[in-house]
Amino acid sequence: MKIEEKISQTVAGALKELYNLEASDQMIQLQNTRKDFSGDITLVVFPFTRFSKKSPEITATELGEFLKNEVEEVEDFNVVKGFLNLEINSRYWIRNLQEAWSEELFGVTIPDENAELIMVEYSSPNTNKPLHLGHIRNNLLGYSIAEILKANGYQVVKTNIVNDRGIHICKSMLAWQKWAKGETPESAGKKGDHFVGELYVEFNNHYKEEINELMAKGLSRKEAEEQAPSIREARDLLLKWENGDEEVVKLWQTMNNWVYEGFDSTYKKMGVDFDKIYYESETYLTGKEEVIRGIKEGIFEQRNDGSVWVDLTADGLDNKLLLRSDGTSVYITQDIGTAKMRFKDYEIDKMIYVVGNEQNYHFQVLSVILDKLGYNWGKGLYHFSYGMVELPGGKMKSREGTVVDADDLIAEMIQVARNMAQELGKLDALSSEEAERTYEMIALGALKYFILKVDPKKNMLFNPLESIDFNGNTGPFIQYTHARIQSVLRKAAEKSLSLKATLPKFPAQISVKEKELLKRVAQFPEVVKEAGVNYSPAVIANYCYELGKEYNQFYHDHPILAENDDPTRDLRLLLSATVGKVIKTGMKLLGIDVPERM
RNA sequence: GCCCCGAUAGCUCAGCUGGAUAGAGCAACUGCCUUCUAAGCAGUAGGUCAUGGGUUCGAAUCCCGUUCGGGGUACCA
Repeated sequence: MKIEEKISQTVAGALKELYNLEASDQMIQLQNTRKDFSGDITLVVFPFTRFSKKSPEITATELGEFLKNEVEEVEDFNVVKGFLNLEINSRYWIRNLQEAWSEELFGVTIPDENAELIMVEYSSPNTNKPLHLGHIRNNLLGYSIAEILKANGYQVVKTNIVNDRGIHICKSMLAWQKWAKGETPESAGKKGDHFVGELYVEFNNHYKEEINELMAKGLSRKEAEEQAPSIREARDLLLKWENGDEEVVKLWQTMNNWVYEGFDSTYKKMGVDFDKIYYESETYLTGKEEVIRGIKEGIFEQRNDGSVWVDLTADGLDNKLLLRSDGTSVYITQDIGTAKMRFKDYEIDKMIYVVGNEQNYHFQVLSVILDKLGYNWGKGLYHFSYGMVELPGGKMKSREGTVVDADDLIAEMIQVARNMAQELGKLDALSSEEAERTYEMIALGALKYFILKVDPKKNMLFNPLESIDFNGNTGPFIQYTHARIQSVLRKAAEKSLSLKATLPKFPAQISVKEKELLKRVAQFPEVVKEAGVNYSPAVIANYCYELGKEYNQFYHDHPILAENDDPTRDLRLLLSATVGKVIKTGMKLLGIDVPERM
């Protein structure tokens, strides 16, 4: 049994015996003792003073005496105001450490076949432009949360819905037809997604000019946007696509494939992957069918102009368009179809959508609509709503060219990591491939940690002028700590200090600082659980930093491999190895690799 | 207009379901590479937790008002 539980139960017994109080779990508040006070676990006694009818100090002392007698691990206690600080004996913490080390997957629960199946949708790109920093946040969060859920014992299917259909890709197609002169990514020497993205920008530039010209002729902006030749031609393409025009469909396939090649390389670089990919072109018809079924069943309403609507005012929402008057589908139509297909393909217990908070309303609507269509899982869908990445000037806008391109950013970070490592002469001993691999690990570690350490729900700021740090509270700091630990373990092995052999010999007392570290390590399983419950990689990121920092602070000037110092040295060695293991596990849940040396 | 979210050090962020003196990193300044990796360690300085009320033994945390910022809001995705 965990010590907290044991204390909690004993306190409940004490309250009954001493003050005749049936205390609820809520009343018994245990917390880690603050660093500035001595003790390990603190009980807050204020809530009991009403019943003890004694001062907080006396109440705390009485409870302290009781615990000291009843719980063998409680060695001593002290009282500060209404806080009862309990000191837990070293043996308990050392036993904890030994367990942590001997458990193959400390803190991680492996899902069995009966575990709940959760589908996590993330990434979900449009195929008309390359990925930018906003997508990076999405991808990293999606991947990490999937890993965290797995570590909490769920089966997880990672999925991606590619928005490969619609007016946006037609715009790029039109630009290619008109201005590309038969160029391909290969002939242009460009990554496929960037190639297509540039065509999209080119379309928009022409489109903008046309709008200005028409407005100069006296049309309103809305009329001009509607009547510009470019947009008409793009719509025409969309119509041809929907009618299966052979040439158009072929071009569509070709251009999408260019983009996919580009995306794949970016995904690979980021280290994210998917178990199942859906394409909007394959799901939107299902969505339409569902909407039509909804009309027949009287859930939705078709207006005179042919558009289809759903009235959600009874659910506190508005009226929502489901099909345009020309019969084409909108965003939510596709989500309905995709949801249906997914639940047909997998026995999903829970569906999680990793999508930005600008779509909070959309997912409220989707949830209600799916419920109305008779899917009992509609109500239970979870929108993992994350904040936007902002630039100092405000939101990233592709139209204004203020996006931070994913590939550029990653390449730049690798370059910085390389320069820095070479300057420090860090990896001179490694082969150039190994060194290159390590630079990437460090660069990606910095980027991923930078993104994942902040609360997913909140907007975050990225300043392109101040490149992402490699010092301080960063991924590389944690990687560095891990690398140092590995170095210590290598040196220990050279001295034939085997970890297993040292297990039984431990000192009776350990230093306060080391106990802090032991306690921190023991906390790891709870941290993983908390991250799972709150869908927050940030919880793990911040934990890894705290752990690494405490380790560095203590062992920076306390030798681990001191001679003639057996029991203490063995403990330090075991503690180091365990900290290394926990860091590696934690970072893996963030999708961050840790190098053996750096 | 209506709905949702946010505001903590110069900057970027932590602060768990209310608990002890508000926590890191960056930037600035001071020390430390004959000691297991200096991507590090030790230290100095920096705060009216936007603001005004309320709840309570106790509020950065919960409730209400105000200001500022962000997002959404019926044929974009």
